[in-house]
Amino acid sequence: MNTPKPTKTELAILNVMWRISPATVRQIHEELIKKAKTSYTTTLKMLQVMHQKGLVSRNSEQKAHIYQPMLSKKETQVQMIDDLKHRLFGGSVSSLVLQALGNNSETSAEEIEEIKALLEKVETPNN
Amino acid sequence: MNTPKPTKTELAILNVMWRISPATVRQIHEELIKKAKTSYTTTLKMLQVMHQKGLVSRNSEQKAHIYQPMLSKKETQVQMIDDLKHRLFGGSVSSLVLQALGNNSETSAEEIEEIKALLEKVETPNN
DNA sequence: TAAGATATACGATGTTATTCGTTAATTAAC
DNA sequence: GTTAATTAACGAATAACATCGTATATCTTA
Repeated sequence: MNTPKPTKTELAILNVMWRISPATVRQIHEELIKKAKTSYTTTLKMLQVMHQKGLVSRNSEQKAHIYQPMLSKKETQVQMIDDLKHRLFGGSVSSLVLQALGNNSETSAEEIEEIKALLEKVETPNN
Repeated sequence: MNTPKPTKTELAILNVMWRISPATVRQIHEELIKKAKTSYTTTLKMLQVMHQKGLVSRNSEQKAHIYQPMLSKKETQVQMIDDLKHRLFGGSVSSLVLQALGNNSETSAEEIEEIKALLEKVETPNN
């Protein structure tokens, strides 16, 4: 069974966890409320559900359980881009990339160079 | 009030509509069942909901109403990339693009050239 | 060790999404 | 014009998601 795609709220929690985990519910909650108003038990319940879904792991040795994401941020990014790619871009990466770059002027020169460098690698797949 | 982000099922319907609309519920449904099993009234209900949400427009002059997406495929692509960008990539386009291109070897040479060409334009924003 | 603080567990409730059957209206065919 | 077929409308059932209050267990400390 694969780990499911996180929902909107689950993703907000994961974003916190990728920064500060392993962490307790309390720690995660304190970070979370900086961005959105929510109650402690909601955060707790979400983490319990996420654990049940396999999105996070849990260490219950201490009274305050320690949670951690099952997938890294990078892995989740790959997973969700892949999902969007299939559902809206007919499975084409380049179509997605073109659309992402179009209508966008805030990309810095260094970032563009980075992308170009990566393109060279993709172009000559000698690995 | 902006048009909301389409849900999974709504997106499947929109994908059909971008190909064959303007179209009746019947026409959309016939296309839809080629990919997924669903009943006519479900498709109808979905379109009614989507109309109510402002995702599609409707012409009721004939008995069989004619539906059409409010946003083009391109506009929706931009919208959804933007959403993903903010929720998972800290708002950074290049981070998203780098992740999309990494771990990917199926991109064709022409597509890479296309992306490069676009990068040149982005690099020198003299328009 | 009793009181207070802090934690988990659990269930109720509300909301949104999805599916589909039934009914009523309109159109087409005979 | 009556019957068939086609359609829209509506509401109900189900599932997934999200929120939070209450109960209970555990730890701290005075």
